[in-house]
Amino acid sequence: MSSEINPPANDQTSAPDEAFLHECLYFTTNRLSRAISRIADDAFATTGLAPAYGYLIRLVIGKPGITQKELSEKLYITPSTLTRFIDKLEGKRLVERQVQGKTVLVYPTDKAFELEQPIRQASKKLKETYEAILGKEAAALLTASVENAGVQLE
Amino acid sequence: MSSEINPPANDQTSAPDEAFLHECLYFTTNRLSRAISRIADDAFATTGLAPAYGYLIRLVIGKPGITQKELSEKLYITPSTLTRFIDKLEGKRLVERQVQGKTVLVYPTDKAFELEQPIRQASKKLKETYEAILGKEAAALLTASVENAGVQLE
DNA sequence: CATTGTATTTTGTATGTACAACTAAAATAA
DNA sequence: TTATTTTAGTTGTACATACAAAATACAATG
Repeated sequence: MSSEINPPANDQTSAPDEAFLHECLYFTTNRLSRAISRIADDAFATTGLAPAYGYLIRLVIGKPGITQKELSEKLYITPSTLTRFIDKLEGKRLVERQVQGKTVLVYPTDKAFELEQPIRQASKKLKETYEAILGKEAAALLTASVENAGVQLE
Repeated sequence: MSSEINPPANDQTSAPDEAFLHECLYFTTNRLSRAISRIADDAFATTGLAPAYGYLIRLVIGKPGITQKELSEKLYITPSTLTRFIDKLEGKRLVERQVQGKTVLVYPTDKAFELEQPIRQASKKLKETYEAILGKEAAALLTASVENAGVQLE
């Protein structure tokens, strides 16, 4: 048992070195992602939808007949994931597919329009919740940095 | 550009308003999380492990006999998720469980020690990769903000 | 000591997500 | 026009992750 590389003196009582976790963007981002997802789930509970579906529906309402390709690009999820999402929303009669050659156009149903306001409400509540904790200013800054990093790393 | 709330005129040809996505911390964080996870997967490919397992092993090596509870707290994942992770690592003979009453102590195997350096190497490569894209300084700032937000939102 | 409560882990089940392989349609080249 | 390549979407499979409920063990107290 050689000890060539001796990490900072580790007296049994203190925690071992965990800096490598907190200095790692992969780790901290996933942690934040889980935390904010919990908050988002709560905020969207009233809509009966997971937050991701709420955003999808907003896009479909914003552009009825939008293709799945466009949706997957805007949401930054893969086409296969999008297929499953649309399957689910179709099952709930919230959207309809219209096959057009090799592409699929997605349309909102009346039921989707009924959900529009509740979804907006939930989005607002979500934002208010994290702004209350982080501060409005800080939240905006963080969101911009995270957005920017996402763009660059993609 | 003093733009408070002014939904840009929506002439049919341009994209519908998607600001709500890019201004939302939930959305941007999940997007970043997917992007950085892809990079991390690549960096860790040489180890034969997903990045999360690499970090887990580092913690176990840092404190042989660490309990599952401690691990789940340090990694911010739920106990049930941790159980599955340990199951998998045990299956690969990288850790061993030692039941101690109602708790479970986790120990690294020799095989785990052999992986220690490759894992460190992969972590390093991961960091270098995103630092090369974001800039060292910017990456550090972002990581700190994200870490901080994660702490506050938990 | 028996009961009742509490903490740790596991298991069943469900969801989000991806990749690879596949199908079908459209576009392009020969 | 036919053959080839590219594009859009789907399906099979796998993994990370969570929650709720069950199993287990320990602790406290009457």
